[in-house]
Formats: sequence, C-alpha cells, structure tokens
Amino acid sequence: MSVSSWSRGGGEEMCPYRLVLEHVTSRWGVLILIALAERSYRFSELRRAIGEVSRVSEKMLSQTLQTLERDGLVHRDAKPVIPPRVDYSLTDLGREAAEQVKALAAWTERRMDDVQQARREYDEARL
Amino acid sequence: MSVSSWSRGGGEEMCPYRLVLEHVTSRWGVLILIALAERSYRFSELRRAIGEVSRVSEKMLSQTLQTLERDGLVHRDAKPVIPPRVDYSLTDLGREAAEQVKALAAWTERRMDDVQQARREYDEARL
DNA sequence: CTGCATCCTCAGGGATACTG
DNA sequence: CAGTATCCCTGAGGATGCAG
Repeated sequence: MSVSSWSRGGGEEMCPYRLVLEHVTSRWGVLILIALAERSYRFSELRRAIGEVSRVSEKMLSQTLQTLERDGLVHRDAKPVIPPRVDYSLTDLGREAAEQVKALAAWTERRMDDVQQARREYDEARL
Repeated sequence: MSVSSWSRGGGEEMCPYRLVLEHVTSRWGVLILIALAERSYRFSELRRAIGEVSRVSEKMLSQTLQTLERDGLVHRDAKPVIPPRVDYSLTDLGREAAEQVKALAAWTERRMDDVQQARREYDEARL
C-alpha cells in the first residue's frame, strides 16, 4: 500500500476503491460493522445498540445500511410478516471488513492512554 | 471489541476514544498516515503526494496534520530557515496506527472486485 | 515555503411527519 | 416495526488573501 498506487488518472472523481474505504470507515459504518460482527440485529434493535455509543438517526442508519448492503458487506433479510421484521447481518465479505475495523478500533483502545498523554503535552506546550 | 464496551455513560459527548478513531479514519487522516508511512514529507510535497489521489486544500491538510500531531501520531519538525522548511513524519505511535490503516486499505484493495460485483448485482436487482 | 484568517458554499446529517 | 419523504441547519471543507 502506497498513496501513489492509487488513482493517478487525470479525472476528478475518486477511484471506486477510495469510496469503499470511506463507506467502511464512515462514522456510522464503523459502528454498524462492529455491532453486526457480534450478532445479527433487527433495525430498531441495531439503532438502540449503536445509540448506546452515539445517537444515530433512522435516516442515517438506513442510509448507511443500504450503502453497506450495496457493497456486499451487509445482508438484509426482510421477513414478510406483520408487523414487519428485518434482520441485518454480515456477509462473509462483511465479516472480513469488520475484522479490519475491529483491529483498528482495538488498537485505538489499547493506545488511548498514549494518545491522551500526547495531547496533554501538546496542549501544555502552548499555554 | 464490542459496541457495548464503549461509552455507556449517560452523557451526550463521545468518549475520547471514538474521537481518535475518527481522526485516524477521517478522509485526510487516512491518506496522510499512508503517505507518511512510506517516508517523511515536507508540507507542499505531502500535499502533492496526496493530491495524486484526491485534491486536498492547504487548510484541511494543516488542520488534519495538527490533530494528528496533537494525538501524538505525527511529528512536526520545523526548521528555522528562510524560506521555512517543515518536515512531517510518523511517531512510533503513528507508525502503529498507519499499519492498521494500511491493513484496512489493503483489504479494500484486495476485495475491490467482490465489492463491485456485489454492486452490479444489487443495482441490477432493482431496475 | 508554510501556514493562519476569512468568507462562502454545499452536502451530511438531524428532526419531524407520514406510509405500508 | 421499518422505513421513506421533507425540511432545515450546522459544519466540513474549498478559495482566496495575507504574514512570517
């Protein structure tokens, strides 16, 4: 992986590859992948689970789920019953993505102390 | 790593840990970490390197560099010469972060075909 | 060259109401 | 319950100009 191995095409639009990366690392994408890595969730259930961390609107949740579904990372299982029941889970591809994201999140958690220490020093240095 | 292991504190603000994750996974944070993982760069040089992939304004570049520096991931070496020369490189902590990000980017690159295939099927299914 | 300050735009994203 | 549609607003981010 190197930056220069990326687009290099004179055009203006991003390479599709960057887009997937943005979907996966997006604010809600990260949380959805981590949540679904544990188990499948129904829509509102997922919203509550994520809400424990950071409030997410219905709009953003369904929007992000659609993006991830289109990328083949999330599987949407809509059962034709009344009231409606829709279960979301990860595909194999999604599980792989979730592993990467979880690794990143785990690293952040591990190194949190070092980061906060660095911040204190940085802030103190410019008082 | 599980979502529920995150904030859980009745408050409204994000846990500082989420913030670091957002810095690292941010649009420009990702590109900066990957670029600096290869070698150190001067400001404009870094801007051009990243620009090959996606145009970045001076403002966003310096802004993102500052947050990453504050988080202790990037080292800023300003040489007191005329004209000014400032070199940016990764700290040990930053190199660790870059490894995680590169792993994620590499995965995306590897699985790009599967994703595009999934997209085609998804789009085709709703014509 | 390396930025900081300013202005301005536009799209990400929240709140609300409504539907199947 | 699981969304879609609509309105609206904040803030990310670009463009420009200036300073050290």
